[in-house]
Amino acid sequence: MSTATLPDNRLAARWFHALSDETRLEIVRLLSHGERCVCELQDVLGAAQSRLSFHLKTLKDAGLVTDRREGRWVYYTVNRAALDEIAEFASAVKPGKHAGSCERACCS
Amino acid sequence: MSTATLPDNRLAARWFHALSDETRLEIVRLLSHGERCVCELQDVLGAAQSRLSFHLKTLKDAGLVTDRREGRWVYYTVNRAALDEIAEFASAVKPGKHAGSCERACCS
DNA sequence: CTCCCTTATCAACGAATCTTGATGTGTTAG
DNA sequence: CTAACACATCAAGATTCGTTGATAAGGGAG
Repeated sequence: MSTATLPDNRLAARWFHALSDETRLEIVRLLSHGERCVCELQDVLGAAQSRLSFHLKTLKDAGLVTDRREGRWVYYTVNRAALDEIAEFASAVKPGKHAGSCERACCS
Repeated sequence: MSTATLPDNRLAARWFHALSDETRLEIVRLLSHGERCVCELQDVLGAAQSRLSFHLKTLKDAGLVTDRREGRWVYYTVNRAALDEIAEFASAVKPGKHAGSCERACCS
């Protein structure tokens, strides 16, 4: 019974919003290879620095990535636990799974 | 090797955008119990009819739900395949999974 | 046909989002 | 210290999004 550990809609909406942008999806895919600093992402994506910083902040605020400072570089990493929860959420919401929040007019 | 079946970022972004709204998450959760017509959702969510119609269209355009007309009612259903792909995407993008789109500057 | 019910669409408005360029902050090199 | 580098933040503008109220479209009941 995974219902008890499912996130509320507010948190889930933040996760999905963070993943709703193509640039951020590119970032996440690149980070799936391991830690990257902003300048590396900048080179690969060909995106302006402030644009990248904006998207990284969005991902970080949503809890999908974490950052780590080393000298003048900041390295970003995907948060494996968050992606696990997202995958679990998507699975839990499939037909017949009854993913909580069933107050009334359900299963009639 | 599930890399070949991963969606491109444009499609994935549409999925995640459709799930980035709390009202739409509520809808999906309700639909996870089975087919519902708009008026049922309207009762449960206490949302205006045009608002609900807007969100259902968003979900439908993203391919997350399908609709079926029966008389004057329209019944909506979650698209299980899409949620499967979303869960797979989230899993594939975790560290060490190397989820495609790795042209350069990767794994150095 | 006429009325009513269910749902979709439209127009308008405010709010949130994304991009760009400039400026600020922190760190290392010399 | 000063200069250069890596990154964050800010302000302004354009675009997209979500809500609301009104209207349209489609179908069933009588």
